[in-house]
Amino acid sequence: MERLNFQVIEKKWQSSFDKEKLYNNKGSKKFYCLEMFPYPSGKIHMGHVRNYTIGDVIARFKFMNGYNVLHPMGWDAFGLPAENAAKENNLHPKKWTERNISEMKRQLKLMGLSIDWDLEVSTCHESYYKHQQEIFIDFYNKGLVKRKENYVNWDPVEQTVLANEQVVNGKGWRSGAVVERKKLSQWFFDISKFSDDLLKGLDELNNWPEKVKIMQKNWIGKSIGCEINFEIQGENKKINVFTTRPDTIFGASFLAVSVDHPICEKFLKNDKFNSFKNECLKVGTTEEALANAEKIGYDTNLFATHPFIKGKTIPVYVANFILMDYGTGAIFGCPAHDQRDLDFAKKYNLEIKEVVSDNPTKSKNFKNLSEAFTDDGTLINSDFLDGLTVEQAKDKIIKEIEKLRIGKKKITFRLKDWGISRQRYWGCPIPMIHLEDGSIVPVDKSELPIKLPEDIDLNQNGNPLESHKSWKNTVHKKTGKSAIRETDTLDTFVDSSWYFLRFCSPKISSEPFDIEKVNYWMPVDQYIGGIEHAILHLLYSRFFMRALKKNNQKIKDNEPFKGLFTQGMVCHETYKDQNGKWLNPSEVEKNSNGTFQKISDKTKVIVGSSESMSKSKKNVVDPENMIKSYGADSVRWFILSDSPPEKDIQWSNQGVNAAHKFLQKIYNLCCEIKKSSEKKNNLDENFNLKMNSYINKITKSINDFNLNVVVANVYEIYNLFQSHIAKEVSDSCLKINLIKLMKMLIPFTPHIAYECLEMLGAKEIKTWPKIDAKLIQQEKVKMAIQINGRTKEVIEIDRGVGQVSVEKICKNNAKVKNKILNQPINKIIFVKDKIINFITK
RNA sequence: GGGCAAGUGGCGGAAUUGGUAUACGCGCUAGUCUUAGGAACUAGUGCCGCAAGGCUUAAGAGUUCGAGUCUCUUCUUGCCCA
Repeated sequence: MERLNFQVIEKKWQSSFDKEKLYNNKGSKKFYCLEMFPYPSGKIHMGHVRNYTIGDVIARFKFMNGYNVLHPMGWDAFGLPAENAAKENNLHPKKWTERNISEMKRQLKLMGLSIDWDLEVSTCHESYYKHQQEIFIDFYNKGLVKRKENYVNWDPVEQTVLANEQVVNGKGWRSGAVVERKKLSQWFFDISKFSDDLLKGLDELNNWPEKVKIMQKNWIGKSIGCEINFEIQGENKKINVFTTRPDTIFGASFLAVSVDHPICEKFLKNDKFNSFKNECLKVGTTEEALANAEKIGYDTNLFATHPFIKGKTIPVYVANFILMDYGTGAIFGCPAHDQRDLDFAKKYNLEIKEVVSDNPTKSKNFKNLSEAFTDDGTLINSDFLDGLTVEQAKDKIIKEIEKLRIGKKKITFRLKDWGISRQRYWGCPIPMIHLEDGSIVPVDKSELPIKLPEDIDLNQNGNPLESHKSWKNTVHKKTGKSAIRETDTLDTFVDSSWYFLRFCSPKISSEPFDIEKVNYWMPVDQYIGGIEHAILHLLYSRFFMRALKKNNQKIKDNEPFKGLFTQGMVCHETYKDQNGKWLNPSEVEKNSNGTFQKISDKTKVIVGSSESMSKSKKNVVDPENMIKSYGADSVRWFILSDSPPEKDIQWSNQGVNAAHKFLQKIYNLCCEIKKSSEKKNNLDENFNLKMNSYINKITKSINDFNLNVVVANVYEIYNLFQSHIAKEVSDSCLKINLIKLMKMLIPFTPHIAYECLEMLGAKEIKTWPKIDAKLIQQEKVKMAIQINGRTKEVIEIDRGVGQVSVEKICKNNAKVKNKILNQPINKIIFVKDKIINFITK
């Protein structure tokens, strides 16, 4: 037995992968294979390994099938962790990021990926963000950029804006201070302009997981409703209310408006109102926070006239659960049929009138019920709407409202404008300047890139750009007047919204991308990444394509990603010691009795559930260590083998060890068959037939992303070789088929595959093994013989044998003949190549 | 609370989409071997039964010659939205 020296062969073949170009297949069909580029956090993790292994399988497979393949890689290099690391380690974000990139690039190369590193881009390089600033200015000129006031999470101790994920239980993650809402003037992309188009576009995306499309659909949240103007008594004012349930208008018992609603201006001098407003600001900005917060209101003592019930007036409240940026910032409350309204009405002792019922003969007393009735039903107590369904009533009341000219049908979207301002240093500077007269204008394109200054002090609170005087103070090129730079930087989601376009022509400096190249390579044929990006990143990228197209008519695609695949997470068991401290798997060993103990002091270890690998729970294994111990091919093989790629996978050392052992066996098989001597035989045909069938199965499985099934099939092929090796199959037959097997392994375990192909003297290794359709027809099929639907025997027959012949075979079959011949057969069900079923009943 | 998935041996999971349930791997059991290795090889491994045979895809019902797959009810778990 020859020992496989994976360290040697991996090194040997990796240097050739470095030079490998998959896009040298000019003239054939293109295939753009893209995996979500990583954030350079320091080291690669198993999630990357899984993502990039799956992508590499697809890229190599498509290349072998004759496609011209684009398979690039880059770095999502701006972002908050660099600033945090800078504070902790006193290392500049740029240095920290660059160091991480070179480390992670080295690690990725150890995996043997077929990446074309000539195309590498990094979003923190001037050569990248220069073009992003250009795009920003283009969008601005097209009216796709807005500036408006918006609430942010404000940490009063650090005097800084926090991202949503930095708010933990309503407190700043670092300072622990209670986070406040603060209004800031911010930049927005007008993504909501495209709401309907983004929604409609989903229908074309046939190669996207249904799950992701549904999530996007919900996120965009199209709802058909209606605006209604309510007259305010004693004031010459109206409140315009938005509702998705106009059918419940006869149950309206109050109006609720946002604290920012114009009607509130008159209360701004009122202490009681202001303290109420401050109460509202204490609640976070997320929908969840708003939903969980106690519903509170401020009674304005104003009254609105009910538009359909003569003489009825309803009170107007300011309520904390109404937001100015959804709908019109005002609603009418119908407590019986909306949970929030019911909670609110009970608290302030407001009327609760039932207007929709699932049982109109029996009225409900909602004062005693904790849940509002929000299902479909029949309208009651609603004048001309009585007896209608909710859907019918909506139609009718909207028509009525429009007829009376007191409102109109309105379609609204949940999707809000995309806030892109970040009060951060390590991001792409927004290329705008503030003039002394208060106007804000873009910088001249000739001044791009607006570079990030490097001499900054990160140890003070707030945004360092804010306090960098020489950077901040500038002049307006056109007028020569002094101006102040915008100190906000762009959300990093902007960086990742067009990187796939840059990859098509990463070196071009005159423009963000070469339109010819973009129109050749785009859309991305297969995009692969984590489900966590199902909404924002993918939606923003879809928006960008549309916005860019608006700016450049030559762009042909609307959708950036034709195919999407979302892989599952990598999980590992969790371990805690006696004191409840998390332990890394490397600190733990298995006892002879099956329990776990700490290696250092042999104390008992508590084994917890398997969860996705995370630093906080310490249940991570380091890919580089694994590659060092078992080899890149073994790690790749294992991560593809155990679970379907879209599901979570449980990392196990036993599993990767098994993968390693198998590859060793494959290697041995190649050594053995290379050496063996020639002998002639007649079982070759059968062997070829079986192998052909496997090639067919494996090809199909890869196209369907059933990569774990491919692994199982390869094990079966190995077993097939083992069972034939000593038998009467010729060596040349074995060798020809072994070469086919090793070619199929190239996408999965490239190093060992190439090594074995070289050893076997294979000449042509660039193309995927061909499937012989004729051989598939020649395969024998297994047919089940059933009696009353229960399988009694399985026979092997030629494909396409007719019913009469099969019946004859059954009547001669030792196992079933008595059962068939000794009782009356009422019916025979025959399905060609599958089953024959004798019914005796 | 709403929406969407999913539930198959001790474990990860197959099943050509209504036609042999448990492929393949891990683990386990017994044995062989000795370059004692992260071995390798052979046999076995859903449950009951000596066997013939019977039972089995979360639970229950239904459609069907035939259901893991389709329909309904219930339970459980996961994800997203609230």
